[in-house]
Amino acid sequence: MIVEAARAVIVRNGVGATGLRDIAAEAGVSVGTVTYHFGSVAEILNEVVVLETERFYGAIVAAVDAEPDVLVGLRMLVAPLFGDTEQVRQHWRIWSDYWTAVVRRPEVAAEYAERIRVWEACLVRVIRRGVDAGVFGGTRQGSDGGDPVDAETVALQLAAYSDGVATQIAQGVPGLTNTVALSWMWRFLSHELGVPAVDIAGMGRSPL
Amino acid sequence: MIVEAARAVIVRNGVGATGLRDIAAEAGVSVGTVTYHFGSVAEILNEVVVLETERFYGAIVAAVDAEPDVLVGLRMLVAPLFGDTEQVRQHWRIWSDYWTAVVRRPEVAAEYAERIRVWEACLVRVIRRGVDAGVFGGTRQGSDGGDPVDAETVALQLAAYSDGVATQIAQGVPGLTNTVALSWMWRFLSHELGVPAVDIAGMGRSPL
Amino acid sequence: MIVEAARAVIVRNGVGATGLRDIAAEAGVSVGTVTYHFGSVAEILNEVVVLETERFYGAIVAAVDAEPDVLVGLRMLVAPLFGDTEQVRQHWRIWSDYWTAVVRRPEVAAEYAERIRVWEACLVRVIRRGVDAGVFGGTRQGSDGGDPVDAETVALQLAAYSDGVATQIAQGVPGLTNTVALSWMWRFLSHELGVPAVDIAGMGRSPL
Amino acid sequence: MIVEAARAVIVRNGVGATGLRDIAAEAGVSVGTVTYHFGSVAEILNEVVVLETERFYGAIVAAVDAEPDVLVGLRMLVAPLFGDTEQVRQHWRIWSDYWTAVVRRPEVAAEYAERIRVWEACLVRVIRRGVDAGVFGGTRQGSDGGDPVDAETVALQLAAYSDGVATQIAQGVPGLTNTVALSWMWRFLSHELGVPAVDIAGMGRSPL
DNA sequence: TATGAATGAGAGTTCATTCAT
DNA sequence: AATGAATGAACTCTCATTCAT
Repeated sequence: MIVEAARAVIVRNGVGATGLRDIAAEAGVSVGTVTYHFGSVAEILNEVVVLETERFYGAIVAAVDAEPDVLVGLRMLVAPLFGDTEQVRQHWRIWSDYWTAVVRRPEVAAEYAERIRVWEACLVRVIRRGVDAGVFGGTRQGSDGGDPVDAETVALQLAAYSDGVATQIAQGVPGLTNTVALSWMWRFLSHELGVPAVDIAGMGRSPL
Repeated sequence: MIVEAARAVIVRNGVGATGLRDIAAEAGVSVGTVTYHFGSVAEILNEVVVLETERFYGAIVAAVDAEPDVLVGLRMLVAPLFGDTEQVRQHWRIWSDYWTAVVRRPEVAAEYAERIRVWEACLVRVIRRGVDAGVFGGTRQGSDGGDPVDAETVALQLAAYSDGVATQIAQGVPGLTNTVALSWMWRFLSHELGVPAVDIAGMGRSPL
Repeated sequence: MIVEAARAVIVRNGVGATGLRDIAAEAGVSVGTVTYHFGSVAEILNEVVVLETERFYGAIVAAVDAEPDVLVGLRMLVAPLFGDTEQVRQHWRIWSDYWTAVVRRPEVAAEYAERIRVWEACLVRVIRRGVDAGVFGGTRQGSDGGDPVDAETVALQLAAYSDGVATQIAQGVPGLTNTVALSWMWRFLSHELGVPAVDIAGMGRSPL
Repeated sequence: MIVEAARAVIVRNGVGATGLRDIAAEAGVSVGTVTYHFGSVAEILNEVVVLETERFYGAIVAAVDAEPDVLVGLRMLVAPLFGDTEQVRQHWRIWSDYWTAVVRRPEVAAEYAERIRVWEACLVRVIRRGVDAGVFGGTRQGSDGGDPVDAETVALQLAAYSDGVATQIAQGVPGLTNTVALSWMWRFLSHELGVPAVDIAGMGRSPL
């Protein structure tokens, strides 16, 4: 598939350095074939992002929505962001590159923002379920303790936080590993959702 | 100044779409003049980032280091990140663009990372001063409350968080204003530094 | 053919003044077409030299190697160097230009030296055959007469001599025609190979 | 002196790669100063060649013309061409580069040809003196032995031969040292002037 | 006399796109 | 459906030359 080839090139060289010829060479077809099927190089990049989003988040989101335990669901949703695999690294690479490339064209950005906010939407749902079930928000701390948990706000905050941390990791900040990053996420959520961090991270779960 | 012109073009079109001819046209000089003074387009972009860093953070950092009250200092350091001015918006635009453009070339990234981590270094200093003075960390909360405050960790976290939030703002997420973003920062810091958010934000300061 | 066009431009303007756009114009194609097929201007120049070498020396060398009479073979090999044709003049022009252009980059020079020493290698072979057959070296004259003929040395000497003479001709030295140059070559060889010049030049051959 | 600087740059980089800026930098002056004094880059190159010619051949020619012994004079004239010094290598470099650069513009070539044929003219004179004195031509050998020595012809031949051999040396032909080249020159002259090579080379001279 | 900033033409090269096959 | 040759505009960079200071 041409899109697969394009994804490989993007991961290797970055969006800015991905040309038609590289994609064609990677896919083992001619440049004419690529433009025949896609018409424009921007279109290919879009397809790559769509595919990447579906593949990276698709199964996760479905599983989380099917998971009755919101704590487990939360874990399933956040942990993959900082999994220590090549796939994760590639994902962040594509993502960050794509956004800076597309952010100047708001109409494109908006279109793909929706598709990509799948993860965030799922996070909203799982938090909301937790709040409704009384799991989240009960022991809420902080100076404004007692405020109700706003699922959308927390989701957006975590999206921003994880995005920023991933950027730092990509830059190779010393000592900042995926494991550390994940612990930061758990800590952040424990503050915002009023749940002990050990519970969220799953380390202090009951044998049940 | 050519660097000024380059900055304007970057803000308008993005780093990736900033060419020699655009800069020359913006500066009102010929293409040859630009290369006469800079020799390479990459060099200009670097100069822009250096200048931007100095201008945006220079005065702030000096003032913060001279401020005896760490809470005031913290406020002075964080608040400008989400000021509601065109200058702030431009700054984030340049910053995010530059990093994704340079992240593939680690040798360049490393060089400029240092210059740009000025803000973060200042944050480390002010937090450390607060910890030494017993202002930060005393009433530390959270599930692992009681842990000592690690200034470098908190600074890196806040840098990542603010970076991510700024990116979201730049994308025009509805309801996410600079004011909201700033309140998020105060909230984050209150959790990590064990200080009431109202104190940090300065709203509960003087009896007046 | 683009190489043909490049050859024409080189002959007209010299290697140093041969640009992509000149070649494209001469070939009647666009600039992009030229780089599409060759990727680099240096590559085209190399191709020109290779083609020129093959065309100029290819048939001659094959015929000489197939010629049983070494005197005839020698004649066939040397005479074309100073034929009174436009083709010969063009050949020397390309040759001398190319060498001064390439002599600063030894890695390129070495590669093409091999391809271009075809003529010299053939000369070595024909002299060696003549020595083995007792035709050359027998009546060797000169102050150190009696020394065995070293084919490689003589070939190199003649290559140098002919090269230098061709350069002089190209500069339009008065009275120095191709015919005169050729007689100089025969004279040189007669000294070095110990054969009467008239025999080598073929003037005294058949009783006819 | 600017011309000296230009000479150094030419020796280092070649005529084709010698620019105004390189010359200015080498001379330690500004580009404006260079063009102020010379007006054109071609003019500088010409000056370099003129200077080089005077310096390289000037003293030699004067000494040869003052030398009563034609054999000694001949030696003094030819030997420096293949002296094993950096100066000699630099000379050939400048010379060959310059000619290929200028050969397309006959009016320039002609002008400088005269200045540079100084050496050849001196060779003509010394040969003529030797012929008149009966030193050269007496034991003339070769198939056309007995022909009178034509000084101009022999001088032109030697100029061509030495030029070609120097080119080969510059290309780094294995085994072809300056010493070998010089022995070739002596051998060539011995054939053409009818003098034993050992006499010319000065190796078998009488204790006188 | 000396400077160096400014210029603009031209260099090689890259590239997405078009189109006849 | 697939190809790949052809295109021309765009890129960065080099450079000799001009000229006000």
